Amino acid sequence: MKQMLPDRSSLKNYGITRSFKAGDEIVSEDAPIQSIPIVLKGSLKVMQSDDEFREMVMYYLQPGETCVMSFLAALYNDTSKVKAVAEEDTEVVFIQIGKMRELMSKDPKWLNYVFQIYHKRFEELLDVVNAIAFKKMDERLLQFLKKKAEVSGSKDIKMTHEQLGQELGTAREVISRLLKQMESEGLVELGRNRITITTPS
Amino acid sequence: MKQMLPDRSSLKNYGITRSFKAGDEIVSEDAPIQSIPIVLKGSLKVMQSDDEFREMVMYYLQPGETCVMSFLAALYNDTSKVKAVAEEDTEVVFIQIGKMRELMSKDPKWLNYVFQIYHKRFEELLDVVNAIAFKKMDERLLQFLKKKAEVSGSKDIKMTHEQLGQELGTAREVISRLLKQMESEGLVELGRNRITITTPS
DNA sequence: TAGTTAGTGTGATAAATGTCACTGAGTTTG
DNA sequence: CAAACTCAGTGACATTTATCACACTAACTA
Repeated sequence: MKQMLPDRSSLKNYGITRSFKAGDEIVSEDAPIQSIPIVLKGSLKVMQSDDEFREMVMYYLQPGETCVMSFLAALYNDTSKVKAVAEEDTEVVFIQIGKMRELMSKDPKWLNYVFQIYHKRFEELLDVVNAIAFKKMDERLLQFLKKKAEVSGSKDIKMTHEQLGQELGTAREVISRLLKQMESEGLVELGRNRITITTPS
Repeated sequence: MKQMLPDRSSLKNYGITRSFKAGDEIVSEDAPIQSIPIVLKGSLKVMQSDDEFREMVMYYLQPGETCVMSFLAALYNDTSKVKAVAEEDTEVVFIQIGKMRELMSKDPKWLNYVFQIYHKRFEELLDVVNAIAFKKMDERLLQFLKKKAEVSGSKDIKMTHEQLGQELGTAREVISRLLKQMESEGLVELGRNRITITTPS
């Protein structure tokens, strides 16, 4: 089930397009929301953070996808409960919530699109809950790496242990140790700033 | 923001009403879904379970609320990823997904209702993630007890430590110990099958 | 190329939670 | 009322993850 965003080519006409560099913050926590971001190019990661420093990634947004949290927050004049950061250089179109309402009521395709995104996000959130509730770090890490590899289309993952720790909500040392163990089990190959998945699958 | 389900009184006309006893399973994991449950009386808890035995409560459904997971699953001919169990004696009306589509397209109030429920559920799910990701058991337990007390309108909570463990995804012994500690701190008072919150707030 | 820095490896130890084993107290039931 | 059962309390110990400390090395930079 691919996103069937209606007339994606004309998307830019509905709102303001902005570009972001890798690492830029697109939506901040507790920020009031009036416009819905839809990713055109690149990707975003949406995360929740601790009161202190720790963070936890909820899901990623690919081109054609929108952030349901923003959508709901805008619909009810609420603030964002999450933070969105550009993973890579990213282009985003912001559509006013009013415009969005209009599009949805006029064109059932838009409504359908929104529901589809909801569906996807809910499932991902459930997966996250499942993972942090029931799985141990080693399994979560492996799962994360595989997913990352799948999304990027490469078995080489260019991330530091520190970054991995952030994504999974744990400390760097934990990641280092687990990776070392995975290496000794032949699951991965390690390099500076690089992890290569060697599993046949 | 209260649920503004349109004409709740005539809800029964749109589907089949069924009654459940406390503990009955209303939606099973991996079951295909064609009808959306809306709670009329009583309450449900929606949870996700481990491959083995452990469970984790996602949220509760009060009268007038529907299960978004079921809704999405039905919309996309998917199976339920969660389990719903009656907390108390409960009455539920099941509305066929086709009927639901019809209602939503005819009456914007229905659409609005669905979005509201989404909003609420998403926020609750985020809270769950936040709790299990960043909080320790003692805090989660206290939070749970307070919420439970608030919902039921009584400072007396009639649950066993075993049940609490299930809800929070941990072992009975852990709950027992934490409760004992909370008792010694004067936060609660313990009895068989009963926990009384003594905090002034 | 020498020095600096970011990233990694690893031991020691603490804290939180999970698991096992068993005791005893309160409730229910024959 | 006695037996059976459910629930709670608790010690002992294992496991997982967090934290601190520090050594080491690849990569960058002056």
